[in-house]
Amino acid sequence: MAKVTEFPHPYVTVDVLIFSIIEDELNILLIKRSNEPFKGKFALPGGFVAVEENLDAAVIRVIKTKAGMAGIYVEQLYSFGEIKRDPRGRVISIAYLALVPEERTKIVNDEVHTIEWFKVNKLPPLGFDHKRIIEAGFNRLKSKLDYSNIAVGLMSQRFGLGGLQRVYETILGRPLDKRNFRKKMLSLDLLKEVGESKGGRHRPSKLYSFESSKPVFFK
Amino acid sequence: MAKVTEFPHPYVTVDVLIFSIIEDELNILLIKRSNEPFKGKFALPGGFVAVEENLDAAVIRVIKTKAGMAGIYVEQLYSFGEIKRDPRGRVISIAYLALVPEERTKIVNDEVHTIEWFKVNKLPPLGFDHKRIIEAGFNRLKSKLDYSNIAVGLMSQRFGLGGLQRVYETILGRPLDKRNFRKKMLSLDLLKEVGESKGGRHRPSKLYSFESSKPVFFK
DNA sequence: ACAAAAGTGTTTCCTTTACACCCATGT
DNA sequence: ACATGGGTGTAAAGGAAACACTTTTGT
Repeated sequence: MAKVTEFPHPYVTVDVLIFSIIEDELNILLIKRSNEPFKGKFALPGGFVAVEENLDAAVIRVIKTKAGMAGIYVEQLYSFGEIKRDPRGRVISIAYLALVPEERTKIVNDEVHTIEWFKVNKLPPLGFDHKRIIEAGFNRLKSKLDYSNIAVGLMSQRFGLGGLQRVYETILGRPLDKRNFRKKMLSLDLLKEVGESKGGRHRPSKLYSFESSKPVFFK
Repeated sequence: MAKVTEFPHPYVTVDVLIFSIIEDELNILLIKRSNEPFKGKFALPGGFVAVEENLDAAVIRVIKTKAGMAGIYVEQLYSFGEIKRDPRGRVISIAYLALVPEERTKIVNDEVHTIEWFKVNKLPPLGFDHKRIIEAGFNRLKSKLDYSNIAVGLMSQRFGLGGLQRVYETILGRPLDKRNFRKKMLSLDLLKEVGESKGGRHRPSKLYSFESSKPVFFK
């Protein structure tokens, strides 16, 4: 098969928005840039896509090598391709949205990379067009809460309805009615009971897990 | 600013799904490939993204040069990046969904390009992974009908409610109740009256146009 | 006993659905 | 006159929203 005749063409990166709820606030994982451009500023973890690497594989690699995480929820967000979005040259970024439960948010920094969680409402100065990309991801997350079980990705394997409601309230930025929330969640038949919490400060709660860890669309 | 040190990297194309309703059927515009790979098969109109070309500009260029159209509704669909999706080498495709009103679906074929409308339910053999991409676009179109005014892109500037309902029914593949459809549409305050149809075979209908030609999300 | 989160039902409202007949026009 | 699509209202059902008190536990 005839190969493409070589000609100059854009580079492609994947950039990953890793969100988590930490202490009842929505956070995103950013990495401090140790090189120009935007040296010293924070940016999304990302990497160039290699010729022999699937997009999905590139995302998994970035999440592993830059954030030290694996096995988390990932979906494609959008592709950004303005000519001048990267001062180094023409770089098209395919952005992905990823979610990690709070219990897996510990980060280990070495001397090379500095990664840090930031509250989405208090972002530091960001390189590239990453502020805009984060806004797009935040909007996607908010709207998918309404019609899907995307929150799966933010919950540990067993959780109580109170904790699930706090996740919803944190992302949506408004309080929800407890009885209606429970009624809705239980009526969807997505949760199964898996025991009781122990050793909390208060009345123990029933614990649930999602029937399917894959995304489900409702209504 | 330091440029990217050159290294082999994927090519990027934009591929465009141009949909229209023609004679009460949903159609998509395909182009017969005159070169290998997949010579003689049909495929989506597409083109490589140049280094000095915004993604949006590339899409507009493809729609203009391959389909002879301009000024139509376009939105980004999804990016496809399997290693082996293009036999010529590593090519990442950023797919776009475009809509054109029936009145602007006339195509002019020259000797170089053969383009043709196909009913979405009767597609010819397709090259690449374009069958899968078309399915993704069709699903996007169906679901956006429910919660947005994406149908704007398929209507001429002035249209009757009957015609609008036929567009909805064609895409959704099921009949809708006339009274409920009208009630819903008019209650959204997206339409403004712009006169009456003349010279039809039957009772003249009120004509409407969309208040905003930009997409609106409802609910 | 009290502080804190868990748990539980009913009513109201609004949106969605189902459904049938007359009207205006061209032939 | 008839065939064809345009145009209209109301009732029933279902889902969403509002709302307050009791229970269980640890301290």
